[in-house]
Amino acid sequence: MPLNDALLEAYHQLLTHFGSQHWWPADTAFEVMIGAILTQQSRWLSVEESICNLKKKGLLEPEALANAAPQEVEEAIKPSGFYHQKAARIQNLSRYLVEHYNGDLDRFFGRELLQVRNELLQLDGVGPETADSILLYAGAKCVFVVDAYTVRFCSRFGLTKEGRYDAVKSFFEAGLPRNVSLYREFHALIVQLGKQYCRARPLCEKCPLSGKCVYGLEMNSEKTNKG
DNA sequence: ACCCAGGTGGCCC
DNA sequence: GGGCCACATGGG
Repeated sequence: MPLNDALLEAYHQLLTHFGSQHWWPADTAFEVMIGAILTQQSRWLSVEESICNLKKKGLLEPEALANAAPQEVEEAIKPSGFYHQKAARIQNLSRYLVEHYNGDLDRFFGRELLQVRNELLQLDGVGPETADSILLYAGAKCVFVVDAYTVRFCSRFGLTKEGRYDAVKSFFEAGLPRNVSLYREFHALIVQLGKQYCRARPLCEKCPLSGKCVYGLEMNSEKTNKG
């Protein structure tokens, strides 16, 4: 089976099994951006709590967050960890948006993709994954997001030789139709799959992709090609 | 008590 | 380029 078809079939299997994940859960693009930094290396439930705290303080807008007292921001986001770093980073991001775009995210995203991406990457605390999450879920740009689950997914199913971020990203982007909703849903489903089944070794039998795996590969051992 | 979580940046070689 | 490490809280 051609790889493109296999990838899409995997997507449909996951969608059928788990249902739509409705990512990213947020009211505004700005909320997505803040959440993207807060969720780094921490549970989404904790992030929701932090987001909720920020909301209650009226700090979930670029200008308000930019001008808030650092201590107040730290207090609000404590549940999601690394609060000292992350507070500085989300305030820095807010300041940047206010100073350069008057806090208008449509203006920020309404330019060429690579330019927006490079600007994001220059911000403290925004690496490739966070930048791409923001582009896909806040900016509705057609960019596939690669996270630890995605790399694990690929190495589990022997999809890519290389575990490098850009290699995995290109693999998905080359094998899928360019469709923002598809990219959003697929990434969310991979995370869901990883959370529920694919951390255990050997691969849990209940994994929706096991047994009749569309790739026809043995999956009883995890490959170690940097994943 | 230990391990992990929707990473990133800094350092070292 | 790769391999560690700190960053910090909260849940299993």
